[in-house]
Amino acid sequence: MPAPHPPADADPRVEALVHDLIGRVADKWTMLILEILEEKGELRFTELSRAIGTISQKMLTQTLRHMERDGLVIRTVHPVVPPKVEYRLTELGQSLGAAFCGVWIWAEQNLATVETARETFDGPLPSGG
Amino acid sequence: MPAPHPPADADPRVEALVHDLIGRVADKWTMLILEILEEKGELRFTELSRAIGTISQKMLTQTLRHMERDGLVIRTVHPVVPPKVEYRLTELGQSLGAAFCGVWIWAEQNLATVETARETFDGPLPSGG
DNA sequence: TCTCACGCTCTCCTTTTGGTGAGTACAAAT
DNA sequence: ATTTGTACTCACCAAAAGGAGAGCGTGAGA
Repeated sequence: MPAPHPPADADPRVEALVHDLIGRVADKWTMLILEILEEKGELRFTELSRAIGTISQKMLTQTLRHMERDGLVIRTVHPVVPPKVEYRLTELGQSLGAAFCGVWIWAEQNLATVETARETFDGPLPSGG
Repeated sequence: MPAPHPPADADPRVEALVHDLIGRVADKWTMLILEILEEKGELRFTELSRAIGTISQKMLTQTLRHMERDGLVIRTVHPVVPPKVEYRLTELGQSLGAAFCGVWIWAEQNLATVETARETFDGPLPSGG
């Protein structure tokens, strides 16, 4: 069983790798895709694109490739014309989604707190000369 | 108690704000600083810099300001010469650290899996040609 | 007097990120 | 023959991220 926060008792090498991995998966588009595929199950390229709404083809392709490389999604190519490609999460992808769940919940619960903090921080600027 | 994955039952507006907030806090340096302050308690600027090891002054200052604005850290300035400034987590910062804990654990536990997946993905490239 | 330490801030530079728009291959529909 | 739809790929460009190094203010110590 792991400690409350793992990096405290890990090797520095492992820590570095973990940081690297975190840096890769804690990406805006990755998290979005993770969430959507978790919800919808299996989607085609354009369906995914529409579900996200604002992503460019380039970023979608790129992020999906990275996720595939990291073993988070499975890409199924149906050899038909016009092309049909479907994406779904692997178990690893699902487990990452579950791990991020706590962060989603935190964000939802503390949205107002953060906004208040920002107003407090930004507000008292014009303390006129 | 919230649902397994919150965004499914949230307003689209809230969802957008959550995405925005996630995009801000799911930052490499933010996560690092969060973790270190959680471990060490209260640190000075240069102590923090040394603890992270690779961060530039610019990024450290910038990230700390963002975190302060978002109510994640408290910045205490001691009016002495040379200057002394200490940083520590707020309760909100600690709760975010706790939320990210699941992601750290995931990264630690699945490091090898991801590396294997990458090798499998990268390996079979030179298939003739 | 000169240097050092600290916590910045500023400028300059390179790298990375991300968007736009075009092109591709091919079969079915028009 | 032309258009349509799909899932890309590529070239080009703008913006942002991020690093290196200089400067600042000032009191203690050499």
